[in-house]
Amino acid sequence: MTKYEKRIYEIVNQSSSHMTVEQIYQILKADFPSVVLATVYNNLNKLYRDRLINKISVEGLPDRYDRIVKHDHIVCRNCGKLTDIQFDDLTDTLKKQFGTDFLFYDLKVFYVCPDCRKKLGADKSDHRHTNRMD
Amino acid sequence: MTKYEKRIYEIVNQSSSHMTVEQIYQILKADFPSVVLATVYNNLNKLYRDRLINKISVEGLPDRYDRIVKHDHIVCRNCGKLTDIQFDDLTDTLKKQFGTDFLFYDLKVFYVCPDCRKKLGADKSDHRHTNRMD
DNA sequence: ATCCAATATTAGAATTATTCTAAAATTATT
DNA sequence: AATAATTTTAGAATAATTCTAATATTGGAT
Repeated sequence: MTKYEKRIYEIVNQSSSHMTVEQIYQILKADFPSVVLATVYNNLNKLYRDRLINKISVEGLPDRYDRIVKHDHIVCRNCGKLTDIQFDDLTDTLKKQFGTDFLFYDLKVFYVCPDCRKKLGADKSDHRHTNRMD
Repeated sequence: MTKYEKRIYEIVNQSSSHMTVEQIYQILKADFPSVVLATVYNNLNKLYRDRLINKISVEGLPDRYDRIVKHDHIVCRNCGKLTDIQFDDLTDTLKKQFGTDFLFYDLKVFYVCPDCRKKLGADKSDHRHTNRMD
């Protein structure tokens, strides 16, 4: 592991996780001012390939990186804020249904976070960014 | 509804759905050779905003569009092929857990499709595109 | 320690997906 | 028909990401 890879791994594993490439780049620059964005991409891709970190993709938002811990995510449809949640493990059920070629699953729950609820007021009709109501 | 919007809506609702912007654009050009890519984006965004179609985002793959029907998706981690699946409805459980601000959820199941399984052979160690094993 | 090979980093170009802008065209309204 | 509103167009602009080729660094083997 190179110094960059090591530091990037640390950053992603910090509590204030769920960071974008750009955010990781900014933090890394504090330690290594000469580092280049491509290096961040290279190392994130490598860490991700080697399954040392996770990548979280939400439609309409830039990808974020996460430490490897079994949990799902809840995403505010208004502001995009992403929070870890603990929900029933569906692995066994899915394995039963989809057989041995099942790999893993990705569950994202969409809601309006408390902050946005306040801002939006009692009116629950604002779903500007909502994409799927079924 | 303009002719473009109407036709794009039709295309997305066809059986061979799950199409990318580019694929939709190509089909639309068969009917309207002079149409421009921006028009496809405009209309897809409009249809999506108005919730007449769904958008499917999978990490590493271009967005695809889908008709509005309640179902989840299973995605081959090797070739990206996307197929509709019917899985237990989690809405009630999620509502109970996350309250009235719950909007909807997104469940994607990742696996190796039969075609890729054949190609990859009995060796189940190839997970080139796998991103999350937890 | 020195040389070599392998790997990583850099800078910048290239690509891809998408949005934006302002003008032109189309459609709807009075 | 005149006006207003909306849509389309062309192309520029942006954002995210990958690629390329040169350079630098690192880790063995001698």
